[in-house]
Amino acid sequence: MEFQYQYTENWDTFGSQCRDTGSAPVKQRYQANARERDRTQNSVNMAFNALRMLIPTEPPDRKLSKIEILRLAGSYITHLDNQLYTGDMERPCLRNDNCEHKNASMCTFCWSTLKKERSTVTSNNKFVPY
DNA sequence: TAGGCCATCTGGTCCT
DNA sequence: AGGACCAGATGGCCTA
Repeated sequence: MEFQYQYTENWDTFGSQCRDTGSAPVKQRYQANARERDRTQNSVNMAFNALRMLIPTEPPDRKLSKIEILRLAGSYITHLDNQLYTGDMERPCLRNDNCEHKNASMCTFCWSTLKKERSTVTSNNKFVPY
C-alpha cells in the first residue's frame, strides 16, 4: 500500500489528499480509523478506567496497566466471593478447600487491609499474599 | 539497552 | 453497504 493513512487532525488537508489520489476507499479507511480510535478511547479505555475505579489499591491512585486491571479485578471478585461465602467481613477471606487453590493463604486485598491496620507485620506471620 | 506498555493503523469477519 | 468488533503489526515512550 503506497498511501499511509496516518492520523491527522486536519481533515481538510487529508480530504484534499484523497481528492488528489482520487481514491474513495482512502477516505473510507480514514473514517474507519477515526471510528476505531474513538472506540478504543471512549469505549475500551473508559471501561478500563471504570473497572480500575472499583479495584482497591494502596495507594489508591496507583497506576495499573490494563493487564493488571484485568487480573486484579478477577482476584477482587474472588475476594468478595470468599467474604460472601464465609459471611464474615471482619476476618481475612482465607481460601477454602473447595476452591481451586488448596492452600489457605490470604488474598491480596485482605493482605493490603491488614497491612494498613497494622503498622508492622511480623516476619513469622503465616499469611502469604497471593 | 531491553522489555513492557500503549496508541494507532490495518484488514478480516460479523451484524444490521 | 456500512459500521462494530477483533486481532496482529508497528512504532514511540518509559523504566529498570
